[in-house]
Amino acid sequence: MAVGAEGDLATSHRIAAGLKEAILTGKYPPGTRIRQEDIAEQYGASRSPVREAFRMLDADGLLTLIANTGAWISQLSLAECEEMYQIRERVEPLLLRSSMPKLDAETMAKLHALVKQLEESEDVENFLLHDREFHLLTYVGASTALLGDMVQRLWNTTQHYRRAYTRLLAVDGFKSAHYEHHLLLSAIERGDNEDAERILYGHIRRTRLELAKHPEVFA
Amino acid sequence: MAVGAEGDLATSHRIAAGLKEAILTGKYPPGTRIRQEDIAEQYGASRSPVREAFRMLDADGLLTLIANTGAWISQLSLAECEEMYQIRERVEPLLLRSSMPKLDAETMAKLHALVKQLEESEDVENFLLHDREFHLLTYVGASTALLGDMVQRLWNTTQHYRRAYTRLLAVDGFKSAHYEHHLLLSAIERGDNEDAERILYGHIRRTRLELAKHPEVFA
DNA sequence: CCAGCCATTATTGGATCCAATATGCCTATA
DNA sequence: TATAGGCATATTGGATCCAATAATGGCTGG
Repeated sequence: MAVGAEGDLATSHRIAAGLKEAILTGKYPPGTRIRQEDIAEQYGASRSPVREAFRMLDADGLLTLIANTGAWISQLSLAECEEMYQIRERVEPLLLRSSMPKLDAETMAKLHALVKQLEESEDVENFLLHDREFHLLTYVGASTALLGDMVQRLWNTTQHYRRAYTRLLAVDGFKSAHYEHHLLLSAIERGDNEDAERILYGHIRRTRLELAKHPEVFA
Repeated sequence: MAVGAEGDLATSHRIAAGLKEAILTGKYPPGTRIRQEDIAEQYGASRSPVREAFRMLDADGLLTLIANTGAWISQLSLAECEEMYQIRERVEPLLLRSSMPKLDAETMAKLHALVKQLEESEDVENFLLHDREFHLLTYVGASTALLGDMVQRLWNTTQHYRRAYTRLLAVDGFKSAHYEHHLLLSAIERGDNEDAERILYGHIRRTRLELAKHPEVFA
């Protein structure tokens, strides 16, 4: 009731979505404590739906809840972040393989446009946004919803560190990524499963190794 | 307060643990609807902690929540179950690799004992229990908690179908599994990463293909 | 001056009550 | 007779209140 804005009908979901957005855009850095009452007040609701929302975000790995103590924005160590990337290396090629055959012409056009936008993007926030959009778009053909959700969670939990790392790199530090995107898109277009999988694996792996060179990104 | 039994101090966690146990042991088959009030009464609590518990189990993939409607024991289609297995094929070898070097003598002894127990086990429930124990024990060396949790979730969500499928097989249908367990253990003992990974991959993959031959297991 | 203990306070967890939504049945009508 | 609409009921979602727990700061004694 009195939802006001968009009209999603569930307070707890609305709060969860809002917080998720705030976390992913970097409004709350990892390690930040979040109090139930603050959020409740902020969304004009009581603490009940806030607690539900906290649990949802906990499930997504974005919040870390400690019983009787509080909620913090999840924080990854370098080792944990590398772990997430290693999982991505193994799992995303699988997702790509099931998605590739079902990507239609319209999607392919959009993917090409995104690669171009990526090359032209000057600021970090744009790069992050479009990079994410590009990769997730290569997965839309997949009918494997569970795997898709898992991959999205992996992206979400590592988002903050990807941003911090990207900030460190100069814009011309993205060259390898651009090349890899081109190669990936080409392999997809040719329908070459094996090649696409290998390129994607290498893309994620290279990023992991680069990231590991910047431990200062982590707490 | 008045926790009575073991004395974990948090009603919601206690309820979640209890429900989880009940689901994994097959007390509630997939598709069963669960009402908040029933559970609340059953645990002598109010609906608030039950709702929290539901969210936790939702996060584990054991419950499926639909807003304003209710909670059901999660159900997988054959395709979704195969999806989970394919993820396992790719992810568990990774976990094994990080665990292998850190398995001590005591653990190895226990693993040997479990393989033996598995070969001797006559009833399905015992087989399931020890098979799970065996594989998860090969992972205890891993310091990668996030990956470990993920794998455990994968086991949990497919538990019911593993049980149903295992029931169909005669006890002598486990031969391949036994052989694979022996081979896996041997590779671990030799410290042969590559071999261990490949055997484990094949073990999971074979099970997936076997499972796919029994679509009657699914709703 | 520092360490340890105790009380106070801020914050989360749980219970109860009320509101909103969905489901099923029943009736009226084409 | 079949179908659409609306009403009654069961169930979930949210708000408010109270209890329990953990962190904080001050106090006291060594």
